[in-house]
Amino acid sequence: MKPNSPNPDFNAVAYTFFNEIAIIDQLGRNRFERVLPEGLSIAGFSLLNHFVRLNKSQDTPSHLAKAFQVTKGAMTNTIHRLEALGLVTIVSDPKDGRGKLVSITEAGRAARDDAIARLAPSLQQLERLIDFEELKRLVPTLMTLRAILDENRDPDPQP
Amino acid sequence: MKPNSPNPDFNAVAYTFFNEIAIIDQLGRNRFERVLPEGLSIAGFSLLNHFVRLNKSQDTPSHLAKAFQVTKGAMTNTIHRLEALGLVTIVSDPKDGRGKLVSITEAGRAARDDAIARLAPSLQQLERLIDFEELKRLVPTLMTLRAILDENRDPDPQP
DNA sequence: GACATTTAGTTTAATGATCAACTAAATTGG
DNA sequence: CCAATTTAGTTGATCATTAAACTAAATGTC
Repeated sequence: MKPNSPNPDFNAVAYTFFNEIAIIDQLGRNRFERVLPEGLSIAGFSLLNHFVRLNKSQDTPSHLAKAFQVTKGAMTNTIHRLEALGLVTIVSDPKDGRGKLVSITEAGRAARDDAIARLAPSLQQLERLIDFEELKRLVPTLMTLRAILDENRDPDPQP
Repeated sequence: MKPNSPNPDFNAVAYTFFNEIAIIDQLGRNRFERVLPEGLSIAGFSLLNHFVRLNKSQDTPSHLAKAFQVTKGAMTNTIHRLEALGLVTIVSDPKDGRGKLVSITEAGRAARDDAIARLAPSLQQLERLIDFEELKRLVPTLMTLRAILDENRDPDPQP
């Protein structure tokens, strides 16, 4: 009797599931990256998009790092690259000597809009190829799953 | 009138979909990575697992690169790391002066088995948390989607 | 109010990947 | 049969990321 032996069926399905997820992620990333304007990464675009979607004008690097579930180091890199491109500004927080405040610039908004425009043909192609209803049905399940995985990762990433 | 303007609903769903996929991929990877034995990456494990699952004793780097949809450079790196760990051997193909043949070693099989054993507790936790039937239902749809994305990426990656 | 702890951000080294340039060998077609 | 092309693999530059060490500022405690 094997106590706690994992169910081989579950394991096989989980393996296949994560495998498919990994491939879809890679293909999706790739599709997106190749239409993004020169110098703008997915991380950079996501940051710009975050400002626009949430209608925020300012945010701190540490809050952004948490929002994107990325280390502070990664966020430092992302925002400094965007700053070099003139797409965000970084100023010291007058209220907190340790802190910085990141803001999107007009050029940043334009770059974000441009990126979305460039993405359109790729999305239109997908729309033709994919059953929209099926895609829509997938989303809530994925969200549930994501939430479970999110709540149950063992230790925290670089706390 | 905007000709070819993408359906905003589709766009929103697609955006959410790829976002969830990206997060699940990251969480899954993370979960896996942290139990893998020191020095063994997911790429390395996948390679070892490939040999065992398909019951292959030899394979060429270029075939492996295609199988994992990774560039030749990435595969060179992966197999050289595994070789340094003694988990695979690399020999010249006697039939083709350009080619190499990669084989898994006994240590490689052991490392693969060890990795799977280390993964077990994490999988058991998931099994407790996730509705197996729901996960199972997801897989075929994801596979279909993956196939569509796969067939329709524009140019080939580094042909 | 001084000292310890926490928090914000940066920096550095390492990883795993891409892309592009390169070498060498095999194949193809006049 | 030889030149041109294709294929196999390596290398080097760059990127986005993590982890860990570090600095500086704020907060908490006694």
